[in-house]
Amino acid sequence: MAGRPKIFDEQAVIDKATEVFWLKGYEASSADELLEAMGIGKGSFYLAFKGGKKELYERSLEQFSQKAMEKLRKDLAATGDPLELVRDFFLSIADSKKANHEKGCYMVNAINEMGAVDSRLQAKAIQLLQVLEKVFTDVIREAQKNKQLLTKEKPELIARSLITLWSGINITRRMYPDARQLKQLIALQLDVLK
Amino acid sequence: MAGRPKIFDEQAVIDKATEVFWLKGYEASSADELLEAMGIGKGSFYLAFKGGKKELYERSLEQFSQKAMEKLRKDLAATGDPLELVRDFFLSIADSKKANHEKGCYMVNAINEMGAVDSRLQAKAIQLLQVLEKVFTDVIREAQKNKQLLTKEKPELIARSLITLWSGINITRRMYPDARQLKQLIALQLDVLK
DNA sequence: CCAATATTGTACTGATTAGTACATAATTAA
DNA sequence: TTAATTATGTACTAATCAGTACAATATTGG
Repeated sequence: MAGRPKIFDEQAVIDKATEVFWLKGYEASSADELLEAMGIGKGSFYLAFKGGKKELYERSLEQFSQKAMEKLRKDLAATGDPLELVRDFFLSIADSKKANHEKGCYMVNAINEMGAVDSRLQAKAIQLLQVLEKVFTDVIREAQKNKQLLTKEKPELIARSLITLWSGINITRRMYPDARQLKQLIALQLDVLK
Repeated sequence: MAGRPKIFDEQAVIDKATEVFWLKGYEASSADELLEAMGIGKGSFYLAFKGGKKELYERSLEQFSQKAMEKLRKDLAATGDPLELVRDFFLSIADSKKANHEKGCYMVNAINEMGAVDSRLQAKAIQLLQVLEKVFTDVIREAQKNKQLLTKEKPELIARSLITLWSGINITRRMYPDARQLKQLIALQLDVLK
């Protein structure tokens, strides 16, 4: 293993790029701005990310999803009431800072923007959001077995409606960033978990 | 009234531009591409739209909303069962062509993209989507008076949850463009109208 | 028919875009 | 100590961006 040492950690600079992409979207994030945030020059960047901006965005989506799902699975493993944790997962959005309401969900934003820009990347973002959906499905199925959930709807359908709620809140939280109103709204829609 | 006559109708070219914006989003729609679709040259364009691309987009959002709301209000005035019409309004999304699933809702897309690009335009898009929300509120309030709706929730809150559903479906319809699955999903979530 | 006026098409601008080429620098294995 | 290797920073390119300048054109009122 010879050669000049890298001055940066790939995972760390992808996190930095994610901040920019999340705030401005894919198209509106210029390469210069991304490099500035990542703290590396063009030489290093195009050596590490041969696919340029697209590869960076794709790896950003993957890393973001992976981290988020890892945390969620850990939290689920630690709690005694996974269903309640899912409820809180939604209700706690209401308490986000205004800047975070404005940013919305990174994956949902990607699905929205990529439809027009790059369908392969959209498919990737969809697939990553389906990982979350799958986690919901498992929690719901288990809760039905425990008789904790009385609804007879299929867990897959309920989970899908939670993803719809998640995506919808992503917009309404920008329209009504007030925590109280938002919590009411989410609580009403969590009625599918009964 | 002297001078060389205009070769285009402003409303018509805005409709043409709307098609492009809807398909590709704001940032990804280049001025050249828009002019090509509108069928006019730069001279004409920058004379009629002094604010350039931004003014065009803003007027596009306004015209789109105005037309859509006009049609909806007309339909509501014509039917004997406005509540059922609202239900159908949602359920009929499921039967859209795949290309329309992919495009999503013009106004929701705008709220999503403009947050990162131009907050004034985002505020405009929010305000326009609130027009739809207001229409829902009125229908729901009326239906509660008629005892057609039994829920005791405030009409404002129910309408807001319909907007959340609308926005959410805007994403899930891209994930699952299958009409049957989508209809099931929407039907389940329309449970707030009970 | 001509002056005033409004619209058009084209050529141009300067800024910004993503990405490349390449000489220089820093490391390791031999 | 040197050759091989890998990474870095900078200067450059070619394309595209939104927007402007302006001469040519088509109309109407007088």
